[in-house]
Amino acid sequence: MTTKSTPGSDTTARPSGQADRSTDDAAAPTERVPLTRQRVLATALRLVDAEGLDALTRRRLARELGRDVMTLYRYAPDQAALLDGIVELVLDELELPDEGQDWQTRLRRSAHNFRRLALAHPHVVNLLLTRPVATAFGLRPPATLRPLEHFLELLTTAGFSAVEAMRIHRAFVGFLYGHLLAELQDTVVNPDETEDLLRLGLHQLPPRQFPILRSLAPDLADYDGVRELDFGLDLLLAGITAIHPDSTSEGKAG
Amino acid sequence: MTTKSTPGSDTTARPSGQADRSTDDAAAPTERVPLTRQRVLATALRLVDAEGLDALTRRRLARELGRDVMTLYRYAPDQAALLDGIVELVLDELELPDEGQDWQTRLRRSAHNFRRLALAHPHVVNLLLTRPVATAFGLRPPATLRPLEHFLELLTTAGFSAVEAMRIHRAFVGFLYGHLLAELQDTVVNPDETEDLLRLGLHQLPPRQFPILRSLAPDLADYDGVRELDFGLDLLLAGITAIHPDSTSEGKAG
DNA sequence: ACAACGTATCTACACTGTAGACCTTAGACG
DNA sequence: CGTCTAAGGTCTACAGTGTAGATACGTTGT
Repeated sequence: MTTKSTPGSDTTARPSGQADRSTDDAAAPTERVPLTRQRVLATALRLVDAEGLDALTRRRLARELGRDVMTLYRYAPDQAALLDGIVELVLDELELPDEGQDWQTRLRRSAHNFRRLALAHPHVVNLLLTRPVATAFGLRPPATLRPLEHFLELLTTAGFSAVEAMRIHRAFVGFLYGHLLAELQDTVVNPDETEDLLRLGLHQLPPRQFPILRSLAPDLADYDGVRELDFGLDLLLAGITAIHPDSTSEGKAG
Repeated sequence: MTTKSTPGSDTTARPSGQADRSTDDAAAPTERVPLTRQRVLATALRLVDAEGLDALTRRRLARELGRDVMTLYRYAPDQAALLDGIVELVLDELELPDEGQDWQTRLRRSAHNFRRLALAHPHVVNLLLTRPVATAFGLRPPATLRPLEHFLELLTTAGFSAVEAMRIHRAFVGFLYGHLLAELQDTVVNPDETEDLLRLGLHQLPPRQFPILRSLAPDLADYDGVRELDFGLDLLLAGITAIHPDSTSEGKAG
């Protein structure tokens, strides 16, 4: 082996008789849809949802689509584009809360919508949080930015300035991300164990150094995502309401 | 260093590691430091800090240490362990605010400390946020949990219940993470441009769909991380203070 | 001296993303 | 009808990845 391939040397006519699939079956066009970008990304998303991020390799994705590996490069010029496409696709699913309610409940619903979406695609969450960091606003696909603009509009309509709205958005989304990271965390170590401390593996922590964390075992055991999210939202909304233009009667401490 | 295919030709001639200018201690080849786990991780961290996460490959890391690739497996049995080790190392640098002040300013300092640490290792932030998700509390290295326990102690000492403290921690850390993701984001697209809209690339967004975001160009341009962080902390602390045991009948703004 | 043992290295392998050349097909145009 | 063009699809090849298994090395205990 190890023949160094001199460029452009051997030109062997290759019959390519590999017929693993009946190509002459032109009467059945069901499998021969022209493979659009949407379809590639949708399949990638399905794959990630089903088997995790590591399962998303180009060869695997190509097999899933019944096409050659290199075909995919037409629809996602490199790996980053593929990941960004998945993010785009998922964010497109996000339903924005409709109008007709006060801004606090709209923010609440917004958060819960996002949470539900994230839980529906847990393996994509890491992408959702980290991919946009590498891309400036102006270069992101508009579908990715629609939730942001919606948020800004919601708050400015409520009376906040655009700058305030942007800052609130950062705090809001930040909290949301953090909540999801916490919620998606694997906490259970020994599922069969009945004692909370043992089930969560907290017994391995030195009692002297982690008394409080260990004492929280029962509370960590009956974690309720919705309740936790609402608690955090209470905090944030209280803070936001405090600087709301309509609450000027109370005065703002410097 | 040209890659060759013929196996076993010019090996065995390497009595001491090639003095390839190891960064830490570039001196006599007799220096046979036994290559502890600390040193491996420290080198990995330095590598990531200098060239980003993608530069961290085992071969590269081995070269950096002047050792064989397989040696590293003794100190980090697989890639995940290597990444977790880096997280551990970075979190070990985090200085926890000392006592002697009210809990609000301690929380504030805590956040700023973390921010400073993250900015010192921007390429590790993604790891910092996402790695722990895969590991249950009980299985994490204690160094990773010390900040958490410290936080819990801080808040319980301030009068909160342990459960409240845990929830506040989630909201707090969540916001902090989100803030960092926002701050580390690449915003500038055309550094030479003088007009904010163009420099941030926001001109590429359809004006009809993104009026507010586009109008924020000047504000996004003079982003100040400390100021932004403090704004978010204001929000959160206002909310937290509102549920503080001592503020039972007093009300929050005053 | 010998054996034992932790450490370090070599070789090999399966798998990854991707470049570049090649083939196939559909339509445009004479 | 035949030919041209271009986009879509495929093949082969290659450099680079993490890692298993066997092998060499260096120190130490007896």
